[in-house]
This record gives sequence, C-alpha cells and structure tokens, in this order.
Amino acid sequence: MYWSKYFIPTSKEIPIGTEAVSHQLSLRAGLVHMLTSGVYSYLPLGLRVLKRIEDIIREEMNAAGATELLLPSLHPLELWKQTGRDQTLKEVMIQFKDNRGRDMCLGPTHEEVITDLVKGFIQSYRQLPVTLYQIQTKFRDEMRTRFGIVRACEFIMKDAYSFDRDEEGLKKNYARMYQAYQNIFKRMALDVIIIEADSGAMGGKISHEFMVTAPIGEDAVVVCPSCGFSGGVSGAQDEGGSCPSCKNEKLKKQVAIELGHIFQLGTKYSLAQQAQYLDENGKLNPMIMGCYGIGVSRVIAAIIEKHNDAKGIIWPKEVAPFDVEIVPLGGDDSGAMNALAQRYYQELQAQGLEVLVDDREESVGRKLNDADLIGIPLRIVIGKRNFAEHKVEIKKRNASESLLVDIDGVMAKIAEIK
RNA sequence: CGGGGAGUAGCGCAGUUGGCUUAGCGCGCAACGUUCGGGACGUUGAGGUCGCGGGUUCAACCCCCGCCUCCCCGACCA
Repeated sequence: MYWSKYFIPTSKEIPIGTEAVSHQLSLRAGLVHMLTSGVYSYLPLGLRVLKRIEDIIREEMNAAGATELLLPSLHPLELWKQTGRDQTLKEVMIQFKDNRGRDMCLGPTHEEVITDLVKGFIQSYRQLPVTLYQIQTKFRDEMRTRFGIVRACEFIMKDAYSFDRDEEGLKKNYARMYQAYQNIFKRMALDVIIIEADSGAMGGKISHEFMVTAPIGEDAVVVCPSCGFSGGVSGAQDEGGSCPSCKNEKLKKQVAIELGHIFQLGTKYSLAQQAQYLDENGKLNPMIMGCYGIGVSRVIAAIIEKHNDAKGIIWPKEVAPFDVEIVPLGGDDSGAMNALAQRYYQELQAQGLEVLVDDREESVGRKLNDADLIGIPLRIVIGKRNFAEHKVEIKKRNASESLLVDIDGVMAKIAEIK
C-alpha cells in the first residue's frame, strides 16, 4: 500500500478532551474518528488492526470447536420480553418503534436471539453440544461513555454461546473457552489477569473476567508484587491483605480493564425460552448454556495502552496494521531511491507481508515522526547518505538502535529479525 | 442520572469589564521561492452563521434567559 493513495490522517496535536494515552494515540495515528459521543468510525489503519484481532479470535475460536455465524442487530422487543430483560436492560437498550409500529431494539447482547435460533433446530441430545459465535456490532445506550472506544455506545464484540446436555458438558466447553481466551490474549501481547466475577445481568453462577491492568481501567484487581498472584478485590484479598499464595508481600490494588468475560449460564435462558432437547429416555430437558464475550474494539485500546512510548504506538506484530513500512526519504537521487522502495515493496509482498510505503513528498521529519506515531513494527529507511554507500537502514519500532544493511541484504535481514 | 469543565476556521487556542475586529494566533491546507536525515524557512493566499434560539441595547462573539453538544469524576453496568 502506498501512503499517498491511502487514508491515514495523522495529527501532532493532542485532541481536546482526551486524557487516556490510548485515546489520544488512536485519534492521532488516524485509527478512529468520533462521530458523536460513544460512536466511532474505524479508519483504514484502525480497521486493519481490528481485522487482525478478529482473525486471531476466529482462529482460536475455530480451534476450540466453535462455529461462526452472524445474528441480526435489529430485534423485536417481543423476544426480550420472554426473559424479562426488556426491563432489566432497559437503560442500556436502544429501543424504538419502526414504521409499522412494532417495538424494536438494537441488540446490546444476543442470548435471547441465539437461544431462539437454536431451539428451533435442535431437538435431540444427538445434536448436542454446539457452540456458536459471532463478531458483531453491539449497541448500548451508555449514560457515560469513556476513553474513546473503551466504552462506546456502538462497539464490536465477539460473543459465543454453548449449548450442552448437562453441567458436565458445560464445564468442558467452559474450560475449552477459558483456554482459548488465554491463547487469544497471549497472541495479542496482553498479560491478562483472570478473576472470578459476578454474573450481573447475564445470570448463571460461575463466571470469569479477563482483565488487563491499565490506567483506563474501570475495575480494580489486586496483584502480589512478589509472586504475581492476582485476583478480584473482595474481602481478605483487598489491598494490604497478605498474599494468599506466597505470604511474602501485601497485595497491591491496580485498576484494570475488562476485555473478556465468560459465564456458565445454566438454564436461565433455556427455561425462559423453552430451549429443550429430548434425551435418550425420551425425556425433555432444558439445554445447559454458557456464553463467552470479548470486547474486540476495546482490545485495540488495551493494546495501545500497553504498547506505546512518547513518540507513538508500538504495535505487537500479530496485530499491527502493516508488517513493514518503507520510508524513502528523497534527495538528489530520489528516483533511484523510490525505485528501490518499490522493489522492496514487491519482494516483501511476495513473502506474504503487509507493506506500507510512505511515498509522500513530505519532509524527512514528518515522515519519520509519522512512522513512529503509527508504530509499524519494522521500518526500512532509504536515505541518501546510506544509499550512496549502497546501504539502507532497518529499524524495529521497539528497538532504540537501527541496523545498517547492504541494499541487497535487506530481504535476508528482514526474514531473520521479523 | 448527580457533580465539575468546555463549545470561536479541518485541528489546537487567544480575545473583547458591549463599539477602533473588516473576529485574531499556531498547526494544517494552496501557490511560489529557498531548503533537504528528524515535525525547515520566507512570501502570498483560501478557509468562520464566534454551538442553537430568544431577550436587553443605538450597537452582542462579549450581558440575561432557555436549549443542545462534548469531556472529566461519580453512580450503573459487559
């Protein structure tokens, strides 16, 4: 991709009314743009990150035996009355009458819809278990939005739902999802703290939250500075309580942001909506459900929050919008330098890498500072001084030093360090 | 929904105790020239219903009333 043909509106000004680093950088690096409070456009660079995060989630969910589908966002309110959540979620639900006078809402979550779907097609124990998931936009009428895409009214969520014959099956599925979540966050370079949590409006008994410590957090966790033990804030585990694991140190309280939440729902929805199956004895039983969410768009903010420096974002390579950025700086020999950039562009693409070439006619300072800001993991700088000596510069965004490499040795070097 | 802050050019801001403001500055944008490895410099230029609606006044961006929007803290939630 050539920068001049693309759309990356960067800014050096810190946007008004922003405090969180991730909020500032996601705006300055041209990832997202606010339309109104809690409602964001994903610009090309932000969309690329989003897609990469989604791909990681898809791979891990598929590997864990879940199947992707896509449910509607537009729901008849009638469906929500079956579980009473038209009332319990009333405050966050965006409701309205359509032109036919029907009461409708935009889906804030999808337990009712998926349960309604599954009960229509699954009648026998032979068809269970089944786990379905989607990556989709949710709508929640937040009274108070926060930190840009961290807490938005329209946001992207991965939500999965499991249906089992019994508790044992649910626990198995739950454990599988738990493991998949650990894999997912690890691949995104996020250290998660997993805590037992309240089920809230979801219902059910057991649930776990996947948290990442960050100043943009809305919740608190306690962490042991000595052994790394962590947990939710409650009773004996409050700050100052001695670590229940190593006893060496007192626990420290930290704010954390919730990125994922998994629930053992049990029969709350299957009973209310009569999602039943026939067992081998010909007896009707309610399906045993679990649900598993990840705030996909929120993950972007968390990654930026954890991976940045004074100059900008430092994308972990698995989620970076591009793998390599080529920066020809121009000069007397700019024709030959641009040709070299084009050559690298083709060679790197042939290796399956996503490549951005900053072909803009901008000052050196602006190009290099923009490169730092948008944070592509690998950068190839073609400057006239080195070019005259048949060399180019390769720099990792997360390294302080750059490497001088022979013009013809670039591909080998990239393959070595990428 | 309670408490605080803020709306003036695409972005970031200044301003007037009401009138020399034809509303400025920085960034960005356009053109030309000089530069050319770390957000270069100069000259010229385009760009604004001063959030919206009323009111007071000879005169309102400025004062009064009402409303809208955005941000932060809290409550609530995923």
